[in-house]
Amino acid sequence: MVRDKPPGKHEDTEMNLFSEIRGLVLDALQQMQSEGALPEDLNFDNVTVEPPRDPAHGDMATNAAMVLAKPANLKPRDIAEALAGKLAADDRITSAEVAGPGFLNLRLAPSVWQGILSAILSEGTDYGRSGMGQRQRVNVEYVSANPTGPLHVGHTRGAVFGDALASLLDYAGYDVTREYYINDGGAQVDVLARSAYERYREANGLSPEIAEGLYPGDYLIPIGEALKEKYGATLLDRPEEEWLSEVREFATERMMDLIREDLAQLGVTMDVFFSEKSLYGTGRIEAALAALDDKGLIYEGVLEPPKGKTPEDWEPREQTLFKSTEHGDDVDRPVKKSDGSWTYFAPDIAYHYDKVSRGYDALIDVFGADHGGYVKRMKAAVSALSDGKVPLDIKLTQLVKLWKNGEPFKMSKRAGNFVTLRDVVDQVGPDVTRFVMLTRKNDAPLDFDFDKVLEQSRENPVFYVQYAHARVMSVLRRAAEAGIDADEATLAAADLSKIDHEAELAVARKLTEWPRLVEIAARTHEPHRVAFYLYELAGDFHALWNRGNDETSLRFLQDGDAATSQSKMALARAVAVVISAGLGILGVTPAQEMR
RNA sequence: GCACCUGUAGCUCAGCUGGAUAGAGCGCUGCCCUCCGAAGGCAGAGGCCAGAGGUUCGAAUCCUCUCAGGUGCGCCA
Repeated sequence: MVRDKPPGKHEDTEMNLFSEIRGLVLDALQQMQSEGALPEDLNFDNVTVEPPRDPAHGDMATNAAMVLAKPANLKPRDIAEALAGKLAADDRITSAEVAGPGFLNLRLAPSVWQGILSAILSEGTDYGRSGMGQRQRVNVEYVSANPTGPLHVGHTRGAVFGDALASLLDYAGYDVTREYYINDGGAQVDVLARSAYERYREANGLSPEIAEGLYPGDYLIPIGEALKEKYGATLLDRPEEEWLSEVREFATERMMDLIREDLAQLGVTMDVFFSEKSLYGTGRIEAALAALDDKGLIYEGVLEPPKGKTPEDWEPREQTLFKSTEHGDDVDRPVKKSDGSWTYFAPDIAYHYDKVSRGYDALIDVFGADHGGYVKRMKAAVSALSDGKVPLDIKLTQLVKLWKNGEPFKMSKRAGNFVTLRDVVDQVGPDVTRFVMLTRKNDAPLDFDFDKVLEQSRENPVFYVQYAHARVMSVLRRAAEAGIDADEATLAAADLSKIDHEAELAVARKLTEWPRLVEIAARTHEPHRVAFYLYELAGDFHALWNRGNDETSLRFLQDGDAATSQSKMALARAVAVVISAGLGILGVTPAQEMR
């Protein structure tokens, strides 16, 4: 089976074998309708074609008979048997058996598996690309750390998660923008400026006064020196009003440079850096709130104190409120402080208004779990601003617990009281960092053990997956040494009829799940599924590899038999291609060899 | 008090818009290296899917309630 479409340009999801077979099932069902074996008005939406839980059941299973039994007023087994008859007529299906409560188990012809392998080899890492996104524009906002210091471990997880999610969506056919919101408009950048000013004083030979609440980290020392270089002693002994805004701007820019470098270390590149400050004094916050006001969602009112936990200094107070309860929030939220200035929520509304105005079809925000309380109001805002047309999904990333030598690891030389992204990447490298950060669901806490992640064992999924890829590369190198042609084109054309052992077919089956997995992961916004899939695929591959120790006929290289070697290498290479594609989504470089 | 997240093997965790006998790693027991890298593999033991109801052909998955842990709850971002 040779694909005549250029890679990466699929308009639909026909590459997903499961969708293809589902189409076959639906055709058969419609045929049954036209023959009067099934009623006309049936909804097939719930009909699925999935891998069976137990491979012994077959290659695929459909629930069609069970789903349709009730609306059709027929017995599941009767439907299943009729359906089986139809499906068996297709030459892609070698058997269709009714089992259990009405499952229909299907076995596919060897030529189908071989076709998949050929497709993988001819398409390379584009095998698995999906058209499900239909080029819809999605904005993924992540990291968005305050520009007050280097990125720490928590940011690292958010950065990796957001970046992998963005890549995943791109792979699934969406048009993705990676975006970072710079919180450079609030009080924290004033604190940054004051902290930097102390370091500036220090650079001028004075002793710094790092008061409580200022940022104590060493990373500000070079900023102080740079300030001295630029301003000499001219800012010393002057009132804050005279230097604050200049120092703030200078320090903020330097911090963003630092953050950009941190991200680059991790292999993360943003498309857009959006400045909160740009919303102030430009009428943009006012415009966003006016938009809400036009919908009758802004009013002056007094909030009830939270029940059960009333703050000490609670006083009823009239504020400008956003009627977020109209859009699913629990209470209405203030957008102005009592002194008339904006709350932090106001610029966030304006920012999301801007995103909506830029025409995105969907928005995703990646926040730390400590911002969980912010989710409903943000969704309410976007819902209101877009008249419910633009969905906002907010993904929360849980804490990362660091371990080293069996104990919690907390201190950083660079930043004082927190461990930075650099601390992590310097020690284990970007590939390991990225993979490990995706070995848990985003909303589950993650243990990151510096010793374990560098260990070379099955316990360490990074290694295990890389090892599988390296093994394939090793075989291909040996083939070359033996004078056997093993390039993609040759292997894609290899006679694959010899790939028929159960252990080999298990690997092939796993490979066919890849496009389907991509779509599931993209739909659920869960890139960790890719990491887990790769681990499973690597496991199937290692199992096959090891069987070659006992059964020489399962080895990839068959002495003196170039043709058989090539067909087996086609399978091996296909594994490497899919691993490579998956790691590409995670932002991890596949290993050519393990040293 | 309310909201959100979590609760699955001794431990750490997967589990597909509801599918068949709930999976993996570690640990435990027993095997497999003259053989493409044993940094691996095979087999076994180990479960009231926190608990109780409900929805239906079918629930770890959806709904309700209870219990336990985490996070958050108007002039901090």
